[in-house]
Amino acid sequence: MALVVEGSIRSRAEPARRLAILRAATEEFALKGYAGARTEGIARAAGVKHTLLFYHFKTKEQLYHEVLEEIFSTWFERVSRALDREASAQERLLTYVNSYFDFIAECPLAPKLVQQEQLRHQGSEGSERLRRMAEPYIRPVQRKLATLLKEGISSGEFRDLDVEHCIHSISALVVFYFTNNLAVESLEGVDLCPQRRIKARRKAVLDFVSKALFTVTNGRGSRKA
Amino acid sequence: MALVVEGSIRSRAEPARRLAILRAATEEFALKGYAGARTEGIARAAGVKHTLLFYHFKTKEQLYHEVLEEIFSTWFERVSRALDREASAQERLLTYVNSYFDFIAECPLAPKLVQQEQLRHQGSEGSERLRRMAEPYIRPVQRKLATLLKEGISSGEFRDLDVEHCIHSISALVVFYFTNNLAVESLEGVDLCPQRRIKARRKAVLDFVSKALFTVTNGRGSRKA
DNA sequence: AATTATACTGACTAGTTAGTCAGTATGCCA
DNA sequence: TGGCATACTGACTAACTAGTCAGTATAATT
Repeated sequence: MALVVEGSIRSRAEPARRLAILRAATEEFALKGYAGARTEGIARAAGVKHTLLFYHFKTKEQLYHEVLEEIFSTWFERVSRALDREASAQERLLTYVNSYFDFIAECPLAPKLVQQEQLRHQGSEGSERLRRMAEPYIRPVQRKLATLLKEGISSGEFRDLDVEHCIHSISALVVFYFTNNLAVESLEGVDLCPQRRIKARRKAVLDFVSKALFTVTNGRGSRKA
Repeated sequence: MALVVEGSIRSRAEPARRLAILRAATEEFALKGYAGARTEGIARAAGVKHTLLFYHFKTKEQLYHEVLEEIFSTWFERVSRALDREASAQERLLTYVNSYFDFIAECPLAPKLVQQEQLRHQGSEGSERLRRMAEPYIRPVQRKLATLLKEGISSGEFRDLDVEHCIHSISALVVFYFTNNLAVESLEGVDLCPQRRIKARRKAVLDFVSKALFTVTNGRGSRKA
């Protein structure tokens, strides 16, 4: 029927411009939100004609969906790899936090986009879009993490704390810094080199989590392998 | 000149409908973001005619500004009071976290709105609107907190950690839970009574912060006076 | 050489949305 | 009684914006 239906099963190689649109859309949506994003703006940024968007992606909504899908699947792949390793609970947790942090630091647009979507999702309606991300991506990671934490607690590596809230807290520490540019700028000034900032933030997060969670800190919390 | 200039110096009592519009606008902006919010929707929710918005608030932008202003000033007043108390660093910090948490839990629309604004603020332009909130509200609190943390560190009450990142981390732990409904719902289920959830979250935050920050935990971290 | 699928474009439009403006209703003070 | 400020409204509009559609260009397939 339609030329582009499912977004993954496509006959030939993806046209370069289709990809360019996806890139541009990621930025536009992340910076302005779904409602604030302009299809014209995306087209301009991608260097294509406006109507090409509707050729490749039937609607603005569909384009947005593919952007979200890409972000979640990349995130999922990366943090899952960390959680599935064979190692002690403490080591796996540190690897997880590092992977999560790496992903966010490399794609700072991702948390901005997801965060905006979460906020939009409030209210009675509830965005079906996000709920569709929860089942395949968010839930499995949450489950793995919960198991990991419980293991660590019963082995005595972790303090005995509320597992679910610990999961929220870890996400909070990793993500919040990257969505809160105003507070960050106003505290650290704009001049500080981003590379340096991010390194300091990683250290602070690992340190904070380690101290809050581990019964014994073996010094690897603050340093990356 | 204009009837409504500064938002605080006004000749008579505020007309009830003006307030109704402000309330409705807070919700609409928080749930849909600035771009997604509809002035018509706000009017309908407030039970007034559409054009009354432009009578009381010259533009959508101005209405938005007053909403933001109210949120920040309320927040500022409440957390400042906590930080200005006479008490040990540890006690003041716990009071601060509690006040901050109380504010967010009572007005969950506030973090949603501020968070969306922060995200919109990204990019080269930089929202002047938020920057105007930074000087009178955000900066002073950050400064007081920094002083407090330094005091606690030199008195030996707190571990020796990065003060600036600690400030970010505390905000993260307090706020993130309330802006991340999807992750929360998907982890805890929608059925759990909000009152119960919030209580559990407060406990988890105080516990996490205490363990990460304090050299000696005196048991008051998990319980509220 | 004809057919077909894919990539792409220009001109247009229907629906929305912030904002205007001229005017009405009401109460208050002189 | 007249004037003036405040609160409010109905009818309208300019600008924007997602999306349509008919058609062109190109390369591969038959």
